[in-house]
Amino acid sequence: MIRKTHRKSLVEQVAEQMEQLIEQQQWTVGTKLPPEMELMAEFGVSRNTLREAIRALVHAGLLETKQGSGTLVRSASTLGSALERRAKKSTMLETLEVREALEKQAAQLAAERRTETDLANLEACIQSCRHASAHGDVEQFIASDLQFHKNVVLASGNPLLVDLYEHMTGILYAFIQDVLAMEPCLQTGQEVHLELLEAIRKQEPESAAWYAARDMNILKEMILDAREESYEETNRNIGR
Amino acid sequence: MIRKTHRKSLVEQVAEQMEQLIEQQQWTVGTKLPPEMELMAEFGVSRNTLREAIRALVHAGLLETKQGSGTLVRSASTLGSALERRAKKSTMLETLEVREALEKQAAQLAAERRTETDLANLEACIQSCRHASAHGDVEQFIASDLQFHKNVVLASGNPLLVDLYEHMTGILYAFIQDVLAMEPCLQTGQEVHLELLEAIRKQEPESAAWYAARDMNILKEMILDAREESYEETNRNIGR
DNA sequence: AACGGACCAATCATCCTACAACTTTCAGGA
DNA sequence: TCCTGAAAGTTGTAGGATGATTGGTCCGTT
Repeated sequence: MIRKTHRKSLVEQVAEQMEQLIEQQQWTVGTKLPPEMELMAEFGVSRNTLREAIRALVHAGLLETKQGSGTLVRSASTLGSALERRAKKSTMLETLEVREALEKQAAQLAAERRTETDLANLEACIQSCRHASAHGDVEQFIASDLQFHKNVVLASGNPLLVDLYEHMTGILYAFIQDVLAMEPCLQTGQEVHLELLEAIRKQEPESAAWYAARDMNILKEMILDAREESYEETNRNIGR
Repeated sequence: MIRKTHRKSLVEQVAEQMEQLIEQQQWTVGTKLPPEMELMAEFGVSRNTLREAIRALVHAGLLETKQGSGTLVRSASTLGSALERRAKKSTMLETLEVREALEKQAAQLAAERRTETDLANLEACIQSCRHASAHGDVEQFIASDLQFHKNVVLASGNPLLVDLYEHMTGILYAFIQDVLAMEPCLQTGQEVHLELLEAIRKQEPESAAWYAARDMNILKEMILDAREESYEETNRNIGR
């Protein structure tokens, strides 16, 4: 068969190879890449070509370069920075509503497909939440709370949903962290979590979605209460 | 105030400027960019720097270069190609479930916030659907059907949701197109659309979400029925 | 006049060299 | 020991040269 043309440019080929190395964990997050000279030899391309490939991945959020120091892997997925860039142009409420969409769907699917392992993981998170709450360990509480929600989404068995949810949560993390430190959520949130777990255990999708929505609304109200100052701050940060 | 360092490299600055030009529609989709020599002069950077910036945007899906011809604007948003790249690694069912998540949430929000204009638009789409269905105009029917769903999401008043929904729909478009051409959906789909519109008109969020889910499930079943052959084809396309 | 082919100019793709700016390392002196 | 500063390593930017592809022009043939 005759190949009409090299459909892909050299730069794209190199970028693709590097993306695969990252995806396949051969270059894990935090890894420092070999210097440009070595990569040139390894890929058999000139410095310009290699640099254009690297720059493409830097812009996509996969790599990070520091002059004089080197290049390192920043993230294993492109979605993160793309979503981040888009979310910065939106209000926090809009971002929260998208996260709510994902979480409700995830809860519903989790109720349909959850395994015994999923249930055990969720239970463990609730226990951890309760323990942290009783000891007033805010940091541990937040971690366990986030882990609970993540496990719900994981139980949905949809990796794409997991990815999107994780990134949306990451974007909102700074705010969530501040808000979750407040007192009341330590109580009400827990009860809803229990109800949600029960709905998932009993495989009642509608009910699970409802409790997920309930939990999100509690969080949404809290965040919106503290929105004024945080929102200003965000805008300032975005401004420059 | 003292500027510590040039936080951003020249390449990033140029890329950012070009992104703004695209975002602000000064460079609209399809526009041919000036040749590299002119851009070099305009931005005041060397050829390498400019090319690295261009390459970053090409990789992000915003630009497209053709040797010997020139560079043109391919898309106004980065999200599209990032989502596309991620979705290609997932099954169609997973993608459908994400789209379902967005659509249900959109229907719910639309029921809360819809304006009279939104209702009029939705009504017009349904009329158009009915007309096309009566005349057996499949192409027109599909267009109107997609437009109806898009208007539902638009009525949610959440631009981020709209963007994500649009891109997910775009990814699924090829399949949707094939499936919608089937007979039965011309009937059942219409009824559900009417019910959904009524729920939105009466501002009943839960009901609206339910009908949106119902509509998605009809589509989902149809697609999954025709999945075997389409799925194989997809894998072949993805393969190379 | 219409068609086809060779030529030519514009444009991007790749490569090369050189130097600047920044970081890290480490040897040498206080 | 601690500090300093020189040197090596690494990425950032610049400029030039050549190859490959495209699109159009012009000319000759039918």
